[in-house]
Amino acid sequence: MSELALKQRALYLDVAELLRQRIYNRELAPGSWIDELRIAENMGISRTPLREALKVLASEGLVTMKVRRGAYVTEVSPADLQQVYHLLCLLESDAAAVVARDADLPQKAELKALHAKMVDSQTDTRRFFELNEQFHMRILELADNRWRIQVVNDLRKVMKVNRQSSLLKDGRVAASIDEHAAV
Amino acid sequence: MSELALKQRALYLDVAELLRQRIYNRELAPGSWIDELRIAENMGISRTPLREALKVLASEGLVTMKVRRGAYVTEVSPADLQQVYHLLCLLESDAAAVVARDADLPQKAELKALHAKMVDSQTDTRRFFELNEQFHMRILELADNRWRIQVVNDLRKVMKVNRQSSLLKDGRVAASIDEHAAV
DNA sequence: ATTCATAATTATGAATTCAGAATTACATTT
DNA sequence: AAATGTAATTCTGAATTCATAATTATGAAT
Repeated sequence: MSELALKQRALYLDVAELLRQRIYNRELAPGSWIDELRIAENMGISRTPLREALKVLASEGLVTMKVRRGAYVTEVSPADLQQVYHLLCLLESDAAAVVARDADLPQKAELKALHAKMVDSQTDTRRFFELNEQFHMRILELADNRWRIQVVNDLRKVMKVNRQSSLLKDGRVAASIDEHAAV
Repeated sequence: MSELALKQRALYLDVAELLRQRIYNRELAPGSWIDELRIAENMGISRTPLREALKVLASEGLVTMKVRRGAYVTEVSPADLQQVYHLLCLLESDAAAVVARDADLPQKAELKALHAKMVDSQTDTRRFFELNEQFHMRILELADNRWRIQVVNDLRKVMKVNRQSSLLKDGRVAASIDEHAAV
């Protein structure tokens, strides 16, 4: 039964997601070498889908391929994080501006409602970040630019690697509210 | 001899570049299915590096993978082009602003020189675009954000697929000169 | 004649095998 | 004992093989 469970995704995509998680929680440390044989055996698969997954992650910037030397978890310096953050701000601010210009009234109302819920739950950090995430994603969707969504998602993946630097995100809260004022 | 030519890049990267060219000049038409067997044989390689190359192109947005159905050349609508162009403007404008703020005098002088050469060769379209390309790339480098460079390069690849829409670029000329004024 | 079912073919996705490069271990020489 | 050169091992990158999903073709039944 469970064997026949409909797998709509290709194996290498699932593998990529697993690797992402392992990178996020430092199971695979930044700078460390990725042992293909070990991981493939560990996951009970062959090297082929694993290597395909690694190429996906490489294009996202999470791992770095060295010729004839294999894959390494990308080291992300504080300066790098700053750069990524800069781009995220730029892209999301622009998205907000686009929405402010183009969205219709029901959509704006929807955003206002979301924002109100965020303000309400400022004490509950867990819930707040959840809503914040939702808010940002909704703006991206409304800005209706699939390329931007793709780029932002990739950049976010890099940011996620260093969650402890979420202090950056704190400053973002005020900005996010300001941007919303533009709507 | 030529066999022993030092190949510093992996095969799949070369294959990816070849496929890019074929997509650029419509040898592989947008929306068309990519026959792995045919192309692998055509190139005299096995399917393995070809499939790895396809995954690289997929992450760049040039091809789209469908489950159990293979790879297709991504169809890029005029609306898509508009979206990509919007992002390119946003990212490059910001890069120019960063350079205007952070670059030192010699670097700014270098840009001024480049720009002067561009103005001089406005009649020679061929030469002009060459310099323009160089000018933009230099700004990106000076803005010193490897993630932006990566993103811009990927987006440019998508733009290249539809060269005939270069009319968009014409409007860009004036803007590029305006931005330079900020320096 | 048209439609539905089943068989045959074809192509994808994954596993396995193979070749060669790079690192490591070892030995010999100074 | 140190250093250099060579052999052995290990791991990557690519080719080949294999299994299965999907499509196409063929045939039977209404």
